[in-house]
Amino acid sequence: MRADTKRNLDTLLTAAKEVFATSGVDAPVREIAKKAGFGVGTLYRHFPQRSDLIAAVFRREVDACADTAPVLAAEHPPFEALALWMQRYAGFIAAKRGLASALHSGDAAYASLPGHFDKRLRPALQVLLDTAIDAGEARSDVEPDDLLNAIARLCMTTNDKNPGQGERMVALLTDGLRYGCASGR
Amino acid sequence: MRADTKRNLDTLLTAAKEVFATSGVDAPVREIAKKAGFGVGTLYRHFPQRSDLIAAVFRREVDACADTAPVLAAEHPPFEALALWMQRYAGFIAAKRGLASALHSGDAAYASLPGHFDKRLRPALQVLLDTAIDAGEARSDVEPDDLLNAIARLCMTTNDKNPGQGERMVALLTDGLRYGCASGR
DNA sequence: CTAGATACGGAACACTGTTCCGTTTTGCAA
DNA sequence: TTGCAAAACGGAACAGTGTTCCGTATCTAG
Repeated sequence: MRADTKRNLDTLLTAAKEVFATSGVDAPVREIAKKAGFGVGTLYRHFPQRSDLIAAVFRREVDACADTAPVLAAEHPPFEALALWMQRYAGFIAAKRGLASALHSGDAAYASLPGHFDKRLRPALQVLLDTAIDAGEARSDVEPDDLLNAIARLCMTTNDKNPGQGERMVALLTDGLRYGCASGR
Repeated sequence: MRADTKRNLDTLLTAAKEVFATSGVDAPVREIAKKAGFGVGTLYRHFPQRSDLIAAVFRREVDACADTAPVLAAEHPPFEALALWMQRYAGFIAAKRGLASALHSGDAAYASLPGHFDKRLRPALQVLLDTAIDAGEARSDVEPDDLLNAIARLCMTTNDKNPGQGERMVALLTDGLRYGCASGR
């Protein structure tokens, strides 16, 4: 791979990340290309579809989120670590306005993302969940995948009128998680 | 209002409902106009914005859903009626692929829909919820608005790979609703 | 330094939502 | 019944998307 290619690709990803944060994932391709200082042709050379660019930006962020799980697990009791990570994940989704929405849009280009979720986020949550279950602090009939999807959907829109609604609903979901378990209430 | 106007408006709404059910709310305006047998100009005469048409179709369905609440309340115990209606509402949202997603998109044209929700769905849920709370079967610190939004978000995408996920997550939310209440476990 | 492969730019294309206005239809009044 | 404004219709035209294409510019191996 040519040296300038890698550099330009990185420039594109950084610009895209900023534009997505500012204008949401629906921002025009031309705006991203302009921000990066390239023509749209260059952008499409690296990312054949607009959604490929979105997916690439998303991947980076996913890794960062997954990496916080072991940290939380080391510093908190089982259920608390689980609850904290769920809120951390919720915040991550909420910050990327529209990214989760795009992910669940059914667009074929996002087909590889669930795989990345499986690879990074699901194991991260799985450990926290299993630990809490073993400690008798969480019920055992809930799948990590379901939880990840549920949280993403609860937080994928912003709803400025109801600040904190996402957090409240995730907290409610969390309480459902310990309903009827050994040490639950 | 001219006789043909009302008739044509009804034709448009019916066609739109069918197209939305078939192709989702992202279906091109031209497709809807064609299905109804009109030009796009006619469609835009009745609905200045594409989103106005979506909103109009949505309204009809909302009313039907709200009307089931009293029926359920009459035929079931408090918490069961509440849980059943939540699933009924979840099914309604899931059936209208993309409608809820559009609703939460922040588009200014949907500004009136929350009002209609307040007017029809929130009171419907409020009664069921209050009845369950009075019976000591549900906690009292949850707002109907939050619940409606949460359920909509949990069910607004289809996710064919995980059938029944929406129902499971709504059920989990429902369990959270009775966590820590008087008669709750 | 040069040649050939690689990457870039941006005009052009296809397909959106939306606007506009000449033409057609309707309902009321004479 | 007939005339005629007012209202509604059709669809071409406009603006803004994502995407493609290819002539030009750049890089790097030898």
